[in-house]
Amino acid sequence: MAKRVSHRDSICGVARPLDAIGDWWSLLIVRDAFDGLRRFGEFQKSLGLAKNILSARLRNLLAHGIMETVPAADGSPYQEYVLTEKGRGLFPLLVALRQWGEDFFFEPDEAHVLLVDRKNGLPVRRLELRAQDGRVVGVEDTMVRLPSASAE
Amino acid sequence: MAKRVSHRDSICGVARPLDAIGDWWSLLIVRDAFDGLRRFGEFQKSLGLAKNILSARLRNLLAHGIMETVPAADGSPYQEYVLTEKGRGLFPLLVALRQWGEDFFFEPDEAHVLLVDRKNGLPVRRLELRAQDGRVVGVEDTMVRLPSASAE
DNA sequence: CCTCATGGTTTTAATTTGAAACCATCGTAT
DNA sequence: ATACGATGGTTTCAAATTAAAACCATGAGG
Repeated sequence: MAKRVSHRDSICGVARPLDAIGDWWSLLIVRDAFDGLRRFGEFQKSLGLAKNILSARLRNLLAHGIMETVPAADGSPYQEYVLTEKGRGLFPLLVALRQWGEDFFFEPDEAHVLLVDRKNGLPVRRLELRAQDGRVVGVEDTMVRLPSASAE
Repeated sequence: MAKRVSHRDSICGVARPLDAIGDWWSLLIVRDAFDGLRRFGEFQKSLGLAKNILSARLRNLLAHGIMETVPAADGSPYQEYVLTEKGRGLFPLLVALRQWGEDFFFEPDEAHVLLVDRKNGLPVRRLELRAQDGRVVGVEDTMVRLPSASAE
C-alpha cells in the first residue's frame, strides 16, 4: 500500500496524504461515511465494489486513523465504521472535489446532487482561498516556501 | 482506465472527477505543473516514476482536458505540458489536500513546505466553506440534495 | 439443531504497474 | 555526411494489485 515517495515529496504536504487516500475507492468510502453510512454492507451496496477490496480499503483507512470502528449502535452484534477527527478533516477536500466536478464534469443543464446549507436549503458558496489580509488569492498569487532549516 | 461507476455516483459529483485524477500520480503531476514544471523530463525527474507510467498518466490528463501540450517555448523542438483552465481548477483541491496533510501528517515541529502569499510571504488562511449568508459551515451544517427532476 | 443474514477471508484470474531495454528524432560536433 | 548525445517516448516482461466468486465464521430466529 505504501508507495515510495521521492525526495521532494517527503516534505511537500501533498504526497503524504495521498498515500492514505490516494486511490479511487477510499475517498468514495469517506464520502459515503459523510453521508451517514456506517456498515460494511451499506458501503458495499452503495459503491458496488468487491468485498475483499472494501475490506482492504477499510483496513487501510483504519490503519491511517481516518476511520475507526465502534462496537454497536442499533443492538446488532456487528461493528460500524465511522470517521475520526482526521477523517472529518477531509470535508474541505471533498467539497473541493465536488465543486471541481460540478464545474467541469457536468453539462450546464445536467442534473447533479448539490451541497446545500442545512439551515435554509441554499447551495453553499464556492471554496475560496484567502490570504491573511482577507484577499481572495488564486494560483498566481501564491507560492510554496521550503522550510528554512534545510531538512535532509 | 475508466472504471465502472455505480448508480448513485453518476450524479454525485465526486466519483466522476475521481475517474480523471483518482490515482496517486496524476495529482502529483498536476501539483508539479502548478509549480511550473512543463517538460516530460522534468516531471520524471521530480517524481521519479517510470517513463511509461508518466507517459500513460500524461496521456490520461490530456484526454481529460486537464493538461494540454504546447509546441515549444524555449526553441527546443519538443512539446511542453501545461495545465488547462480545467486543470487550474484543481487549485483549491490541492490546497485542501495540502492543508489536511499539514494538519495530520506532520509532527507539530516538523518542517514542511508552506503555501504563502506571494505578496508578503505570509501563509495563506485555511480554506473555509461558507453558506450564502457568509456563515462558515462544517460537515454537520450541510447536506446533499438530490436533483429534483429524478434522472435515470 | 437448521437456516438465514451479516461480515468478512481465500482462491484464482485478469489488469495494472514498474524497471529496464529499446527506439526515434533533433541538434551538434567532426 | 555522419557519428553522437540529449530528449521523449514505446515495448517487453516480471511483479504486484485488483476483481469476482466461492467459501467460511458468527450470531439470531424458528
